[in-house]
Amino acid sequence: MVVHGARGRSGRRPTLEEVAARAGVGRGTVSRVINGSPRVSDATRAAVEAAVAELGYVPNTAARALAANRTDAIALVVPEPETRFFAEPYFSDMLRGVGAALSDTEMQLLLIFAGSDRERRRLAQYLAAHRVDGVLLVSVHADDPLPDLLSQLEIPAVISGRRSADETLPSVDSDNYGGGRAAVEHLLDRGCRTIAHIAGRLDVFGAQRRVDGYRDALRDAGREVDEELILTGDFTEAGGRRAMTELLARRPALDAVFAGSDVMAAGARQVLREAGRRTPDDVALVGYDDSAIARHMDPPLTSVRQPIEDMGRAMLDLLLDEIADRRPAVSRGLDKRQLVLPATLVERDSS
Amino acid sequence: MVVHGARGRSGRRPTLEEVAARAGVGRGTVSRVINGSPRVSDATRAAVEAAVAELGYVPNTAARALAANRTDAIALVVPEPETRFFAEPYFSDMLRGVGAALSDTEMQLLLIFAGSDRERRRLAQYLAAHRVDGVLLVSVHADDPLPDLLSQLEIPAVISGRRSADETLPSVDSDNYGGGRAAVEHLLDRGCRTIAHIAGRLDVFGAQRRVDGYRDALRDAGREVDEELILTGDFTEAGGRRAMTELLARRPALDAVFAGSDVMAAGARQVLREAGRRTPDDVALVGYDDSAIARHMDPPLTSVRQPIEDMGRAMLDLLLDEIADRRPAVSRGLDKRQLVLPATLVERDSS
DNA sequence: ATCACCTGTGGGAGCGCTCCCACGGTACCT
DNA sequence: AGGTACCGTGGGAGCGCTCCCACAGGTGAT
Repeated sequence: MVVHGARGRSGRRPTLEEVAARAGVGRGTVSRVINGSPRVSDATRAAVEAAVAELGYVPNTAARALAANRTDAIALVVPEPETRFFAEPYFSDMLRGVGAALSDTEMQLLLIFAGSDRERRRLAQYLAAHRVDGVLLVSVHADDPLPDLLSQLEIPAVISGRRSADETLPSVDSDNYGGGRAAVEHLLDRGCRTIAHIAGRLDVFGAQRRVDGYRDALRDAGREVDEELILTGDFTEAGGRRAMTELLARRPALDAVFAGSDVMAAGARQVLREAGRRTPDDVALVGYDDSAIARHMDPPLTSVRQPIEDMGRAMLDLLLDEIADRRPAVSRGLDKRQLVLPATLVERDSS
Repeated sequence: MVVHGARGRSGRRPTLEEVAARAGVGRGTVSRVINGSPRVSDATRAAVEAAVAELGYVPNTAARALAANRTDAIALVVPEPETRFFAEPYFSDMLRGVGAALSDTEMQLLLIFAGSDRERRRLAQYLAAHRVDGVLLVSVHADDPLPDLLSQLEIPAVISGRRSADETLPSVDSDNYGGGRAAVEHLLDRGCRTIAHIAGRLDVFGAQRRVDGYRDALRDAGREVDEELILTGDFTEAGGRRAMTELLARRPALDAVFAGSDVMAAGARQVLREAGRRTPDDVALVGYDDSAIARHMDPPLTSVRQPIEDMGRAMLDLLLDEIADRRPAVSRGLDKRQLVLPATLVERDSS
């Protein structure tokens, strides 16, 4: 929290040139020291470092950006309105992961919302101006034009989740298929016989995969898949209520529900309570996301946890790789540019 | 969402010079058009704009920053850990206000957390590098060194709330004194006779002012101020519980509580319920902040509302003024650099 | 001794803009 | 007619870096 050097009121900031003069070396040498090049003798390095400290030298980022054609900044782009950003723990967890990984770096993180059309235009302008070296894209829908824009501008990008099985962009996803399986296998273990599924929006690839996991878990256990037991909500509480109401009408004897998100599970829970069904005794319930909602439900909700913070970290790592690789125009193969992290079941009292 | 111009795969971005050549004018003229200078003939302006569109020209921010010695970016600095940022609606409201006001501008907003020592060092480095033209400082404690650092670096800054009655930095505050008065006057109107106050941390100037408002409202109504009825929490739920417990022990007959924050009110409410006191019948309750908590309490909490979004807007306006004024080294008087916005009581069922 | 080849260093060129001075032209005065 | 004022315009200088080439001096092989 201390400003180094005796600069004080002077106003003007020292330049590389001045540091060089003070250390009795050339401009290039100071630059090498500042950037940690190994091609500097120890004695010279020490002299330069002393001069830097004495003058309180701080590199001018604008000059560096201009000369080196990079900004040392990346953006976390949230194609959602701010309200959702604050409402859903997904984003804050992601931000925390990215932020943590970033603090080992000289990189700067920008948070950009692109919920409205207006914001999206601003973002497009921003990207066209190449004000960031790379972009982290969270929560992308299948038909979002943003990824195309990014590749058109040749800006490195990593997305969270995949848009489809053959995602082209580097991505970090969690194992939605495995998570879906785990939820259903758990319910089967508990002895449940009629397990329904409230799926999320099927234009979200992850939601599809959870359904796949649900189906395969049942099949592998020798059960038949009853398509009447699969309904889609839209990831909202109201959607969960609607689906649950319909399910009770279709199959009054069901004894378990796997919901594709905690929020939908909360909606389902309300309907179940109103219908006089106890949880877990009459109907066991499992959610997805392991959000704060799950912990605060009554009874606390069993839920599938995605390692969101880790995903954030992984995304940043991938992006930094992309940025580094793009410099000498190397185009590596697709090896490990698609990461899938495991999802794990967190057992609570609702099942 | 469309990239203008026929650039496509070319890679290199067009420069001012190229636009000038295409438009058949000089570099200076293009610069004037881009920056909206009035000293350009209409015909020339049209020609330049056409060339800009054809080439898909976007100014290089780094070059501009270097030449003009400004960044066109400001920072919203939150001297708190991220968790608090997401937990308290205060910050998101503030961000929304600032963001809204900013979208009329070419300025870019950066969100910077400075909760840990490490983050603070990073921030200091960041500011020393003058990577922003100005700083919005929210939630500053009385002894925070950040404001001093900012003035030492001669970076324009505006803070939310004041550190003391004679705040030197430009600031935007809400009328905490008036808010406190309004809360107490409301309780007096309701016929309450023994009104307690759970104050926030007294090193926060606003919390002090709320106490002042509490005192004066009672005095002006001809009541005596019973110092035993004033306790401090620390703005937390636990603090609210503690204070309420102590208050019940000291003055079992109290019939109203004015809490300096909704969170503390929530803590107090729990203790009251456990003690078998009904709200509002036995003990009326008023909070402060009008946060989501207030709306979701049972019964919904009467609370004092601060126009946080407006405060955010006002802060940005002040800051932009500061930045503009600093350019020709003008040092205006202190007129209207300290803004105080009104606080209003929102009546609900707890009182 | 000659040559090739390192390592450490200095400094020119250039990144793309803004700032500002200078210039020609027109308009209006005396 | 000459003078003065201003407008619109062109382009040089310079912002503070990075990149890279050149070069001195050392080292080891021939």
